[in-house]
Amino acid sequence: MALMHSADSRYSKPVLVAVNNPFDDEDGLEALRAHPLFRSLRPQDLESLIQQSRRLRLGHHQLLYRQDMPAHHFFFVISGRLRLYRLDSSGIDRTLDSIAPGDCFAEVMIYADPPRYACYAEALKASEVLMIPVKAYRELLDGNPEYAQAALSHYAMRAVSRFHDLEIMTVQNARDRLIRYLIDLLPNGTEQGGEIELPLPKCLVASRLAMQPETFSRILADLKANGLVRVNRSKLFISDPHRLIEISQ
Amino acid sequence: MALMHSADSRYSKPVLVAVNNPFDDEDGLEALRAHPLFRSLRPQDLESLIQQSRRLRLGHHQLLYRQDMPAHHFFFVISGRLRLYRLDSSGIDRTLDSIAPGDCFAEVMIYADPPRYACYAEALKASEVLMIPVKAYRELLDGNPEYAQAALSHYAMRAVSRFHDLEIMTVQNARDRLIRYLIDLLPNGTEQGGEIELPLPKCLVASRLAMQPETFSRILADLKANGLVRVNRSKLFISDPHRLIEISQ
DNA sequence: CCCATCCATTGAGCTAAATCAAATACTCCG
DNA sequence: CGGAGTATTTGATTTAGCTCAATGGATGGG
Repeated sequence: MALMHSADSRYSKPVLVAVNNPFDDEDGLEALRAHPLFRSLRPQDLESLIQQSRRLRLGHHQLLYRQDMPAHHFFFVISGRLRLYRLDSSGIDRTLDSIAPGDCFAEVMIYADPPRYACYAEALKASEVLMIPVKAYRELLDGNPEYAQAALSHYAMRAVSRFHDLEIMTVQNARDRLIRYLIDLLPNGTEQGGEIELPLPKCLVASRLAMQPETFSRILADLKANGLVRVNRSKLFISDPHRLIEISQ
Repeated sequence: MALMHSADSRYSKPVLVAVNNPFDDEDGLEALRAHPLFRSLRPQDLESLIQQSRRLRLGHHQLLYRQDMPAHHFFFVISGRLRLYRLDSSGIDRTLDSIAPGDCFAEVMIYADPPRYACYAEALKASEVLMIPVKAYRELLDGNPEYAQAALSHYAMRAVSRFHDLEIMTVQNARDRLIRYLIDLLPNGTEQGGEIELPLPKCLVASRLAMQPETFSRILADLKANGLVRVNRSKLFISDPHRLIEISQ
């Protein structure tokens, strides 16, 4: 489904809105300290980085940045949820990723040249993000080579993860792509079943998997009818992942 | 098209075959020195890394490594061409990337834990690769933090590039995916036309783009009939990229 | 240089998925 | 709490792309 952004009033809001500068409160910063890009920083370096950053409050459906905009910041999600997407010339909206609290995004911009955002980012619901100047993090790394290790490991993992996303997308039929996507959401891999929560509304999962919302709905209904998943809103229960995989040939 | 690997004799050859240890000859090592992962290394460090590496000669269609194999090495392509692919349980072969001389691959394994290859790698024709111990490169970086900069930049670029690949795959119809793929192969972007060479045989480009070889062939024939591309074997000439993009809506 | 094998193309038919349409069900907001 | 605007589901129809099949073309190994 194409969302007609240019005609949609919510997208004409200013891109960056509510700003809270002080960092007195601690919620969400626990997670920041735990993130691979930050956890090995000495407390005073982390403090300095935070001082140079700003906390943004984003409303439901609010746009954070636009594709091709110069990228001077990257982001850490404190709360809420965002998605990354692209628009093509005909206005078709293609979802590429969803971002949860505790994740960083656009962090590859730290080493991009020229630094321009590769996609749009919008809040899927009310969210808070930390807006970190690319320059500040980069200077920290340049001045403290011992920090590089963690960043390298993070970037390598990111590359692997994108490679894996690509792998799913080379699956040629919609049903099998969806099944692989669901399996990947299972916390324990295929070892045992479990409940998973779709990280995006169903119509955006469909977009992420290059299919129509109707197709997504029909496939899920079919899996449900065959007792392979139980569905409750955006929560799915998969009792037997191995059977799902067999079904997908 | 599914290649039935398990029944195909060429895949039962030993995985690693011809080995040349000495590095007297200089061909291909120019390119190694130019690669982002190596060009900032001091000569003696590069020399030491090469000493710990081995040069492999791979025959046409020879397998270099298998998916899930423990990954103790990463690779630099001296000559020839390789592809990365995955096999699923039903034996369907899905091409994920092609690798040209001067490129590195499986280099994310340097920071993977546990290090296991995420896919198969095979030579598309007679090729030579440098097999570099992950441990050796990692020790070099750990001991020389000033080297991290280049590696970080390389990994960030790799992540961006995979993200871009993913973006193409979220395009929902085969024709437009193919057009986007071709546009990306143009050396000067969309600014002007030019000749491009498919980095893979047509049937594998098809696999990479999640379509059947027949579909690929028909789409290309149609683009040709409309004067949008001229085709000569694996070489394509695109005179007007903008018109191609318009066609893809 | 020749042959076997794989690759590419084309045709015919079929099926999965897109499209169009319409009826609920949610959700957020006032 | 109620209503507007989305999101989701389901049905009917169309179509893009898959499958099967057969032929000609390239190529690399002997």
